[in-house]
Amino acid sequence: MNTQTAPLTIGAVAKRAGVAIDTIRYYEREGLLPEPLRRASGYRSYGDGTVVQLRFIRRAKDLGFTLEEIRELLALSADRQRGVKAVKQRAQQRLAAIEQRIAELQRVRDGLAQLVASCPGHGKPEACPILRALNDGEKL
Amino acid sequence: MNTQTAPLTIGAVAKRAGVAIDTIRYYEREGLLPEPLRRASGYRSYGDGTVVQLRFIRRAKDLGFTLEEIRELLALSADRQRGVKAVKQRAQQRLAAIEQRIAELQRVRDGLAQLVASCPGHGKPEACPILRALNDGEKL
DNA sequence: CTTGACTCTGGACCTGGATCAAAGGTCTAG
DNA sequence: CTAGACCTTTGATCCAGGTCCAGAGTCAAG
Repeated sequence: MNTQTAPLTIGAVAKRAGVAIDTIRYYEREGLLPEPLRRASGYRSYGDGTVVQLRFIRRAKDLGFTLEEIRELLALSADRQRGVKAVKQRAQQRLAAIEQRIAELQRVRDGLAQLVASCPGHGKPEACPILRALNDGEKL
Repeated sequence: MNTQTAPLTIGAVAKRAGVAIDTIRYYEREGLLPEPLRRASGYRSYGDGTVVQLRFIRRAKDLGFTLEEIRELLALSADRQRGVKAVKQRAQQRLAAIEQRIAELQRVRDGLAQLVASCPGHGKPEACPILRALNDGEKL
């Protein structure tokens, strides 16, 4: 196998993972990334597993997990048996939260769409249903 | 008409509008509420129009407008002719943004739902599609 | 060797929308 | 008159998730 890779500097990792250098150091501080090896000079030295880890984090973030939750996912995924169950649970919770958020936004959308549809787009503010709805019948 | 109302203290306004006192002062600083009259003692003195204004703000916030956008809506609604058109436009923009956000969340939801459905909930982390998807084929 | 790009640390700063604290002044019921 | 509730100001703090900076050290190419 040629899984062997040259060590990467933080900048190289950042470029490969598509994140900022500062973000990597921030994740390290926050415990989302383990402390890397250091060169004699103090430079951080990464393998490309770190790039994968960062992509993991980015995907989880895209799925709406907070960094806190991601930290937990990372910890869970290290637990070889019980981890999977807990990970699935977290994913289900996330899913439920997303569905709730969608429903909420749909309510808002429907309300707003109705207002927009009923507004002539001209005339007196008093006659504008958007302003009326916001304002509930009071001059501004 | 009995539109005549006794002046209100900030606390009374807060209670009626269902917001915190600090929030009212914050909105005043941010230009969402005009500077109120003052009593001799320096106490802010409000009419109940302010309560209505605060409800306006709350409704607009519920519709997903930022305070910045609300400040703009308030300014627009004062413009007796051109305001209505602009208000409708803003509402349409908001609506479009909400629809986009919903679509985004639906994509996320679908992806997550698929992962959850395909995860057995036990076994090795390597076999968990959630972790695999996040991690894209690398041990943690 | 020099130059320019890179990295190090520690800490300050940012956005949005508030929320709280401290130290003091005011108002009102009893 | 006094206690206690209410109000004033300025300025700090909070949350997440970073971003930026200064000043110093390091690395690789020419």
